[in-house]
Amino acid sequence: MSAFKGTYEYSIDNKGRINIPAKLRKYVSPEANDTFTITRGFEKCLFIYPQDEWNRLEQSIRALSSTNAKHRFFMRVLLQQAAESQLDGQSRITIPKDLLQFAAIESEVLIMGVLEHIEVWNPDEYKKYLAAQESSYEEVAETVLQKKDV
Amino acid sequence: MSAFKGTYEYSIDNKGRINIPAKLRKYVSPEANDTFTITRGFEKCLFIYPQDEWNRLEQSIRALSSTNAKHRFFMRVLLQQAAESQLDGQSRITIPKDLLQFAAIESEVLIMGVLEHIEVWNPDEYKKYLAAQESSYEEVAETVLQKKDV
DNA sequence: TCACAATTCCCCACAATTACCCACCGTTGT
DNA sequence: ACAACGGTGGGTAATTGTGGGGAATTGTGA
Repeated sequence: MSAFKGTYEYSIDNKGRINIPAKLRKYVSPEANDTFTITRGFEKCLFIYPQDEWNRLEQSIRALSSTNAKHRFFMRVLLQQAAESQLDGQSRITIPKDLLQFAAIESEVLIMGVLEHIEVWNPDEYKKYLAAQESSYEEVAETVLQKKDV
Repeated sequence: MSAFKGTYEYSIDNKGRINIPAKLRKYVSPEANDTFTITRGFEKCLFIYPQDEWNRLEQSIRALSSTNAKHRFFMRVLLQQAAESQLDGQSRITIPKDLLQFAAIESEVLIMGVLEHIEVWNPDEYKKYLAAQESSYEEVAETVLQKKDV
């Protein structure tokens, strides 16, 4: 299982390609076949899964009931924004325009490893996210800690 | 097994033909023989199955009880609206007029891959569908993912 | 039975996008 | 100092999406 970590500030070129940092690539399993699936993340960012990790995720989606309307909705939103992309000769992947738009990504990106997936953020959006979280820090901490005790 | 994913905004020409996106075609098994079955989907959209997947579905339909009125109704709606169509030289299939009417499709369509089938929506109808969803993506995801752990 | 109209199918052509390739630095490590 | 690697940019050829023309097929009415 991959275990990505670290933050990297990279640029995205005008063809919508971003480089997967070498340090993250090292942790991609060979089973992934240099293939990644990009999809909408929680918050305003993108998730990138190596193929093997994505397959694992897909398995759990398949297990969902297609007669349950909520499950159907979840499947649709998750899958319909998903795009597969393979590394080019320079270890880059191309991100579809609609996903770039969703995450408000222009020329600079933050790429972070978060265990089994990689996140891509617009640096400004990430700052906003941090700021928003900070203001509710105590509140969240309280909830989390309470939950932890249960 | 096919695993379609992604959303594509395509146009339908005045002959009722839509292109199957290249990225989706990649996942159609060769057993499908470039043949697809189109039928009414859940919600206001069309489902397109590659032939091999359709055959699988037909097997499960055969298993349904023909003495159960609801099952009978389901079989009728599914089968009577079903149309087989083969890709033309440009990788397009022709959709029958009554199905286009059912899904309120005019000139623009959203084509999306949802695991084993492809869905075709009128973009406006899809927006309505999303809006009608009372709970948010994150909310549903939480429920779904919790269930996954069980 | 035949002729005509309408529809369907198969082919060709163009424009836009994408994928693949090569080239250029800056940095790192030896 | 030099070689190797990693990140960035761009050009070209192939693929993809879209539109339309003409032949074959179907259906209808005389």
